[in-house]
Amino acid sequence: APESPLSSAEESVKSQQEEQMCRSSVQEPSEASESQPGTPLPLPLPGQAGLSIQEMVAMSAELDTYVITKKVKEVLTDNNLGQRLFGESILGLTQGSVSDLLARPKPWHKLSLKGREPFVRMQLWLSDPRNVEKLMDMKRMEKKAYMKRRHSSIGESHSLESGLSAADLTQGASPQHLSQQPPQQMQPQQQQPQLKKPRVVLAPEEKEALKRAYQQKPYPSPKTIEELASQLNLKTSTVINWFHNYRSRIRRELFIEEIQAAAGEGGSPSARPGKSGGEGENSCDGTESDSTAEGRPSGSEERKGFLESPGLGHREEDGEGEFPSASGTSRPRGGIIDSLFGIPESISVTNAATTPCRNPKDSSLRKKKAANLNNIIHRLEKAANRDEPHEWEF
DNA sequence: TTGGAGTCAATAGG
DNA sequence: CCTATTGACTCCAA
Repeated sequence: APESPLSSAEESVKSQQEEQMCRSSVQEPSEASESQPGTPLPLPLPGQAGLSIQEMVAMSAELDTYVITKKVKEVLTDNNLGQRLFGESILGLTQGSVSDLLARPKPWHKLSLKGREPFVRMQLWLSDPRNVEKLMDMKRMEKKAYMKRRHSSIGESHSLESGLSAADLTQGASPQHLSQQPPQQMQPQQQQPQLKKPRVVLAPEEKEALKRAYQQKPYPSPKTIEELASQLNLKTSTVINWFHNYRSRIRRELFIEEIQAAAGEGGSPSARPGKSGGEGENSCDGTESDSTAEGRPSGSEERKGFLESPGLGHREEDGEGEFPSASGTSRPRGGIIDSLFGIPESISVTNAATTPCRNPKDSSLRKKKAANLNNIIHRLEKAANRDEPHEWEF
């Protein structure tokens, strides 16, 4: 008995009823997003004990998000299937989200119930023997629809067709391209003229400045934010958003490092794609420099990480055996569930995908703590009713 | 209110 | 076309 188990990151599986996600945004005619409260997307398994994904997510065993995304990327590229199609029809997410998810999956134990959903869907999809076939069919259908649409609009063409209307496919029949009315109506200024929000694009220098500010103070006070905003000539909300996003993305980078480190030591050494070298990298954005994002408490670092993440120690190139859906033959409907809930099914090449056992300790706990230290400090300061904290030596 | 988690969706490159 | 990046938004919990 090497270690005393337990200490797993307990996930309070509280009852989180399905929440209606009534997006205020205009349902763009992008595609059938016919979401129903219960099951937004057509689950791969029609009659699977009538479990909603939410339920499946709740009961799902720990999944190896890294292995899953790797496999998904492989299958998609091997078959020339795009993220958009996959995302919209399988995950119910947009292309950008899929790209992000596939490129930087957060470790399972750090995901919220909601965040796990896409991974459960991916796992389910991978387990479907006809997944590729089905997606390709959809692709064909889309193309067909596109051709038809194009054909009919060419008619005589009054010159440019521009149209590019995306509407169609599954006819939603609720053509309201009205550019919603933003809740903002404060000053009686303009309001009708195409609220097109230009989408702020921060200049490299601005990002630089913000990053510098971040290093000094990851959690700037409202006052500081105001100052930054005026100095950089940005809206306060933009600065606020930037900090939210930056913190969040930095955090995610740490997760990635964590995973790679674990993978590297846990099993077969194989630095994954991209960077890994060992040090922080500039990521999150093109501009280099800095790199010590998240600055200070970095010091202590002693990853004695014996195998961290359960199953990620091995890669398997293959490109063949579709997926290790347990017991290929027997049990027509047990396999998938089993593979998801990691019930029996022991070995299996990619046991990573199932891993009933809770791995002892989450070694990189230190990193996590370091990453959140700022947050704690912030709260402490707040509690102490102090504002500009300045330096806190440790 | 504030911050985190997830996403969306515009947009920059291929 | 496709994918990656990233400012802004929605939800939620503390």
